This record gives sequence, C-alpha cells and structure tokens, in this order.
Amino acid sequence: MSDSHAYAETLAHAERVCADRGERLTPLRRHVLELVARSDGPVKAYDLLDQMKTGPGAAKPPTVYRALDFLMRLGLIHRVEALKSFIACAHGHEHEESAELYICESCGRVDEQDHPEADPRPPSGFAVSRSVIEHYGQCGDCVNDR
Amino acid sequence: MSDSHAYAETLAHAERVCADRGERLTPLRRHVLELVARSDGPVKAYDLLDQMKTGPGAAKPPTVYRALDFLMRLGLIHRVEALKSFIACAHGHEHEESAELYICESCGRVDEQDHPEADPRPPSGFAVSRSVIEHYGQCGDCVNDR
DNA sequence: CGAATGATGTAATAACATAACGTTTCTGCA
DNA sequence: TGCAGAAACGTTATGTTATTACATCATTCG
Repeated sequence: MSDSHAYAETLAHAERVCADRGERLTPLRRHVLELVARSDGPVKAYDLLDQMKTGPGAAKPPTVYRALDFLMRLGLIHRVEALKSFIACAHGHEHEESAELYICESCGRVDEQDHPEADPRPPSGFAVSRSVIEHYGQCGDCVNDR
Repeated sequence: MSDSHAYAETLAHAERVCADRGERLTPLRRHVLELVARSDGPVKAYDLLDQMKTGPGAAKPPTVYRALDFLMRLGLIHRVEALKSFIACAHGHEHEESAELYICESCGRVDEQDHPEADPRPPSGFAVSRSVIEHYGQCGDCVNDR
C-alpha cells in the first residue's frame, strides 16, 4: 500500500464511506489515514505521532488515537493486534468486520485476504508458523439472556 | 478453567510437558501458571503482579513476564492479543502453535476450539461480531530467499 | 441566534512491556 | 567433589502504548 495508485484509491474510498454513513472525514482524520496508507507496512501510533510532531502545534497521543479509532470504526484501517500496529484496509469490505492478515516476519509485508466464510487461503507461497485467531461476540448463554 | 479439577489437570499436564522437553517447571513458573489457571477468564500481567505483591519480596514486572513467556513457549498458556491478557490452555495440543478463541464480551468467558485445519466452528450458540485473524510466517518471496 | 452535539487541544497519568546487569541456582563433567 | 557454564531469578530503570479528564472550538439544526 505504498504506491500512489492504491493510496489515492484508499482516500477516494474513505470519502465515499464517510458520505454514505454521514461521517466527517476531517483534515486531521484524512491526514492520519494518509500517513497509515502511505506507510510501508504496519505503522505504530507513536510513529504517526512523531510524523505529526513538526512545528509547535504537535499532535498529542489522544489526537492520534481518536483518529485511529474513527478510521477503525469505519473499517478504513485495521489494527494488527500482535504488532500493536495499524494498517490501511486493502479492500472495500465495509460489511466485513474482520480482516484476515498474513504477516511476513522477514520483510514485514502484510497481505489482507478477504474470505466471506473464512476458510484459510494463504497468499501463494506463504508459510504460516503461528496464528492469532480470536473471535469476539456473545456466547450462547448471553445471547439467550438478552 | 476455575474449577479445581481442570486446574489440577493443567498442572499435571504442565509437569508432563516439562519433563518431555527437559524444561524446568520452577516454583515461580508453577505459581504463575496456577494464578493464570485459577483465574476466571483472561488475566492481565499486572493483575498477576498484584497478586504476587504480598510481603517484601514482591514480584516485579520482568519476573512475571519471563514466567509468562516460558509458559507460552511451552503452549501452557495463550496470550489473548486484543485483550492484552493471558489464559491457560484448555487442551493438550502441544503440537499446535495456534489456538482459536471464542471470547464472550458479555460475560468474559473464553472457549478454546481445537481445529487442525482451522475451519471455524464456534461453540454452540456463539454469535461472532468481530474477529482477529493474523497469520505470522514467511511470504513466498522470503521463503525462496532462504 | 443559541443550544446541542461532535471534534480537537492539552496536561497528566495509567497501563503494558523490556533492557541491562548483577546474583543465585542448577547441571554436567573432569 | 569441585568447578565451569548455563539457566533462572532479582532489581533498577526506562521505554512504549493508551487513556482520563477537562477545556476549547466548530458545526448543525431548531
């Protein structure tokens, strides 16, 4: 997601999503999305902070985290849990709450696969050594208690 | 994993695994495993620290994290990434590097499913709202570069 | 306009995790 | 047995990630 084509597409997609949902893609939010989308692989919140720390009006942690939360809520970025990092969503799957990520520990590259029914289909040649699989929701008991 | 039967089994299993692999289940490591296994659901490192902070010889962060790392290395506990927490492994799947967890956001209960080929099979009645799926390894290019 | 809501700024701090280094304990082997 | 090396543990300090709380500013809508 570092070439300008995919990057422009990401921003255009963000505009569309916000328009659809009546949300505001403010300059700040757009800027954070840009930084995430342009970055070569997963990026950390404090790296973004550093990049936004030019001049006197430097961004502070809540600023960045709020923007990241917003972008996640809209499905425009994903949090890579085990890396404590963030990455721009590669697909336009607004309906999907969950990305399936293949993360190369050698070169840092991340591939996002999009499987409606989550059958694992790694990118060609990818050798998985360890997986993090966590499903969040409600257990049977709590569903019934509603 | 809060009833004493499963708890005793966990400890017995830990003994076996350590014996098999020539590792040492020291009192400290056993203690941490006990605390994790007895706890009702995922537990945080600093909660463990608090529990080990009785008296003058209080445990410090590295102590706990080292024990947790050891137990994870042996597959006796799992880290729940999105909760920054730890949970005792419910199965004896030493060979498996990856657990598949179903986490109820209402009651905190965690179910660990054990699927050799990772086809998603939630516990009965579980309604998934969001999933974290991250596969770590080497991409095709990096595999070839070896 | 003016109130309500949402977004941002700011300071402080909480929560999570590791680095670095010294000391102790264990293990294997001469 | 005694010694050398390795592994585990103790301790201090610090690094990293994330949130709380509250003030201010902007936007929307009656």
